[in-house]
Amino acid sequence: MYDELKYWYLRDHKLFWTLSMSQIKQLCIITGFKKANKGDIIYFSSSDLPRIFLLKKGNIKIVSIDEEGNETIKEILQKGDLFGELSLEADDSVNEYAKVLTDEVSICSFLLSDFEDLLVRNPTLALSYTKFVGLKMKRFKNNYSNLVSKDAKTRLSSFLKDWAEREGIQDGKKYTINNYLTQADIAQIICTSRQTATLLLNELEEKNIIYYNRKEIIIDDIEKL
Amino acid sequence: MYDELKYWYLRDHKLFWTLSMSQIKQLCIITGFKKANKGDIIYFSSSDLPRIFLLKKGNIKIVSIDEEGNETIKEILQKGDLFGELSLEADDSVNEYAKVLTDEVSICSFLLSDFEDLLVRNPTLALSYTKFVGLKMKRFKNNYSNLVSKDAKTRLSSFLKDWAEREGIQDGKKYTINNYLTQADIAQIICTSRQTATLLLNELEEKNIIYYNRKEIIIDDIEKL
DNA sequence: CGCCAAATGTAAACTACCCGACATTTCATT
DNA sequence: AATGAAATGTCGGGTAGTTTACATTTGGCG
Repeated sequence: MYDELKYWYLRDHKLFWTLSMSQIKQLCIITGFKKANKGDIIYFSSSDLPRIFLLKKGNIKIVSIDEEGNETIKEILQKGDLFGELSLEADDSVNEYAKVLTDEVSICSFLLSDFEDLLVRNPTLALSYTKFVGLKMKRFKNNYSNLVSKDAKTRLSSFLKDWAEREGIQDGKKYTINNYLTQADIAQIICTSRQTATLLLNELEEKNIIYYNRKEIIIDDIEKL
Repeated sequence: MYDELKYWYLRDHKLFWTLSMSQIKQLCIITGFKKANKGDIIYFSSSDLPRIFLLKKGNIKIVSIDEEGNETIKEILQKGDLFGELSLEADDSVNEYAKVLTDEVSICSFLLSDFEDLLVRNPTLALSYTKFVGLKMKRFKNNYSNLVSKDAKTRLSSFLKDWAEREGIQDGKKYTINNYLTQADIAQIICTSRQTATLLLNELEEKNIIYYNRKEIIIDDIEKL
């Protein structure tokens, strides 16, 4: 039924370019498929069997909760991103879930064990996958240093730049971002309070550097950020 | 000459357990070997050819410098740890170097390209390596959340606990750590100023929770931390 | 031993940011 | 159009932590 669909979903992901059709089919057989709507919560960390998920459409945020109940946004994911047990090791100690940010998302998933089998049988894929995980780590390290050495204003600017470059529609130096985040979300991402984020966003707007509303964010000249 | 030595150095690392003797020899042929002393700086990010390093003895810190000249300690490494281009991708954008903390360290290294060859030929090793990188990422994520939601005092306590458990000599609830870090180092690790670190350390000492001097740190009861 | 640089200790001024408390706006739903 | 909940805006008080600035201690080394 959906097999053809799933096939293409995996097929067009960079990571799987090296795989033959039959190898992808092998993974596809065990692929789960799921749709969800804005606001839905997808639990994955303590799910029955450890899985790897692939976000095919839409945006989600990965949120974790610590012992004291503090919510932290770990990542914002877009189309094509992988999440779940990326380190290939089930881990109960982290309490994470995904929350849907856009109107409609579609997600497919496969069992960790099946993915491992595939990796063992495809060394080139294994290598690409390792590089992929390594890249993710680098991005984390980078955020980390930003948090340490930059103030909230600078972190907001880098975040907006980053977001624009990853997802915005470019027109010269002008970028238009489809805004699916609330100011509270942005605040959590740049690790500050909601109030400070509001303040800084309005400040940027007063200086005519950005134009902000709930639907979109327009950056007139990205170099001014 | 050193071949036998190098062989064992790799052989006793968990990561290489799955390799046959001949496979290790293959990697060993191209292994570099190096000794260095306290205070020495080892550049590796922009070295001629990208390499992976294995710290065989002693401790080093990985430090990075950003555009403004801010130094940040990225990691403290102990015996057995790997560093260098772990993500298997050369990257000029990061400006990192290693600084030797203990009296004497020994390091061996091999070329990234040779390591990649080995990974492609040994899928099981590739899988272990991916898990290893994944684990490292998890540790980073964890530090990150600590930084976001905990205050300096708590971060110091977690750091000391962690350090004691990794390297300390245990005697019931008592731990003795060989202290090769200055208070300035500790401050950077827990992301605070040198003065605050001093203050907090002395506070812990006044409460008889730790005993601190330049040579060692003694934690009477790790549960009290 | 005596010198010097690095490490540690201490204090006061300052500040970016958090937190609580509210008002206002926006939007979906009936 | 009315209602309520979520999102946004705004203000001030409180504070953890930085910064500057200097004193004191320690240990390595000629």
